[in-house]
Amino acid sequence: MPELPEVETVCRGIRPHLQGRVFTGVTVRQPQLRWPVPDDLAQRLAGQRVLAVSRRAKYVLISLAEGCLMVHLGMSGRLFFVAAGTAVGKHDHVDFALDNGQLLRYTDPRRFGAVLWLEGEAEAHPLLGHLGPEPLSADFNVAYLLARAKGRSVPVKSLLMDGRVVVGVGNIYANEALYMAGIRPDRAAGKISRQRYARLVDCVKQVLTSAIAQGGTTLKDFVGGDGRPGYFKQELLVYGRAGLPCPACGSALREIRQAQRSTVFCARCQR
DNA sequence: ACTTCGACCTGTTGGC
DNA sequence: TGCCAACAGGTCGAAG
Repeated sequence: MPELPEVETVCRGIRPHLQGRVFTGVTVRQPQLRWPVPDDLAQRLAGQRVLAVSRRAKYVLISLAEGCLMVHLGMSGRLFFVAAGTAVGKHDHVDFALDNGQLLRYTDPRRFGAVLWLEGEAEAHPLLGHLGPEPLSADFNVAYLLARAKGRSVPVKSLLMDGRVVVGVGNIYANEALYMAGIRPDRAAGKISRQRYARLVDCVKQVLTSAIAQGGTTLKDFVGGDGRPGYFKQELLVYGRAGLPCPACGSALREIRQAQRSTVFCARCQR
């Protein structure tokens, strides 16, 4: 469900309802997520006011005076508000009670996500420390990407999806950005020119910015923090369109598998 | 240091 | 209609 635009959409959706609120309690029904939910989470959170809601890579960070709540949505996670007393579904693993009677609910059928507690500086956490730059920041630029690609034999798509290189770019937007940039996803990262990387950097920024503006991509059931779906699906050029005509040249889009993920591209437009 | 691959889970879809 | 394999938005960590 979530790549960067979807996580950003969730952040923007929940922020206005969360900022300034005080956590009054936590109910953990299923602590076995990607990592166990800390068993002292309730004590850590109770009585603390939310100072800020932000995002780093695909993590939602909810900052309090003492520490920080960190949530990852994995493949199928959702974070949204319900009124206290709302019926509990099979995959509603964690509820965070607030001082206004609302619950911030974490749901995740596949349980690839995580609910973690950070002490002190977020960037110092092992899960965040090794991460590359944000794709929409100035730190993600041609010179940087070229340097990271130098000498690498991995397919450029894998490079783009490697969080140590740049965060937030998942399978959908990697496919889209490479198509927009006219680069074959299976080309070795180290053998792509500076000029073409300049184009790729622009395309990554463009596709993410545009997807955020549309509220993300809803494939199945993604909804933002405000409960609305994302409208970027209608703008997808290649993802999910294998066998259909290339929007530019009309030849059938091809599908291959790279690192167990589906890759769709136009063999004519992407070189 | 770099690359590949299995692992973690459940739900949905498509083929026979 | 049923069954089973394959696949789905992520990413860590082990093995080569």
